[in-house]
Amino acid sequence: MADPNELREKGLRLTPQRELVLAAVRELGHSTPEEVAEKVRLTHPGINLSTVYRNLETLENVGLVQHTHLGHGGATYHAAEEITHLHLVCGICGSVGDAPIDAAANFVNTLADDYGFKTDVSHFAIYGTCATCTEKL
Amino acid sequence: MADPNELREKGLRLTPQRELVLAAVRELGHSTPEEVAEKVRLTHPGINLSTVYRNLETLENVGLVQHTHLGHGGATYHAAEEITHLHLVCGICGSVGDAPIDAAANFVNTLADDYGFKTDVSHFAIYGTCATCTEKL
DNA sequence: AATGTAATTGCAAAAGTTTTCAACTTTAAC
DNA sequence: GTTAAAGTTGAAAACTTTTGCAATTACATT
Repeated sequence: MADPNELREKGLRLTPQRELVLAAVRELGHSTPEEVAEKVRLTHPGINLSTVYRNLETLENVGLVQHTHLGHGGATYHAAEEITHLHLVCGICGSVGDAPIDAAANFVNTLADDYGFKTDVSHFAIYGTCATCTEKL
Repeated sequence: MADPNELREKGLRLTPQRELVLAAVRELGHSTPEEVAEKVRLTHPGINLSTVYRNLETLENVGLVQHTHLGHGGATYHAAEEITHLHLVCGICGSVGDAPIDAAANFVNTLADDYGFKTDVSHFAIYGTCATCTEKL
């Protein structure tokens, strides 16, 4: 269960729905809005999907969750503290591999130093070909 | 008007709709699917929106266009230029800055060496905050 | 505890995107 | 030119996400 003070500190109202959404995102790791909704429904069966969407956005606005787009289509959400890895998306099989954020540290610093660009690592979905699909070629 | 040989070379059928979609993306720069559709309708009023979506995806699959997500919600599409630079997409103002591909060379090599992941640089849209928006904060 | 305000919710509708399917079209082979 | 195969389209349906609105609720003030 999410800590109520976290939400209050961010200036947010404490509603059971909101707490459950945050807790679900934290528990699920990467999750689509529908997956979050399913999780929340275990405790709060009547929650409306639009409430889930809205709370995901609200929580993102205050920095408690973040979303990424892996390939086409919808967003996936994860807890903001969990930015520990990059997303390596295989364009062939669709698998999503991990690489530690440190792997991009030099690159990110270069962009900041040379171009004044602050990289948002949470959006850092990298497309390519995974090791498995590379072997099959 | 898009060059027919480009599409043929990519193994795609030459349909007027497809050519118009590609030409529209190129002419508009960054554009939503709806904007592309409007542009195409000037020449081909009966085109179906699902055809636009599908062609955008098809063209992306063969590398002629790319999509990005600016913040929440829908994708915007732009023409894929020659791979001479990386795209630095600002999540605040939507501007797309450039950085030379070389800036990512070490990073890409790391991914290949350590994770067996071949990065597709043409999909390498990097999200963050540009220098101008950073100053305003 | 009562009151008032603003945030939040549920619900329905709207908007955006994807999928299905029959018909059509492009293209290659002859 | 004809035929056949496979790709593509339009239209409708399905799915996903967002928006509008009235009702409800959290919270601050008294």
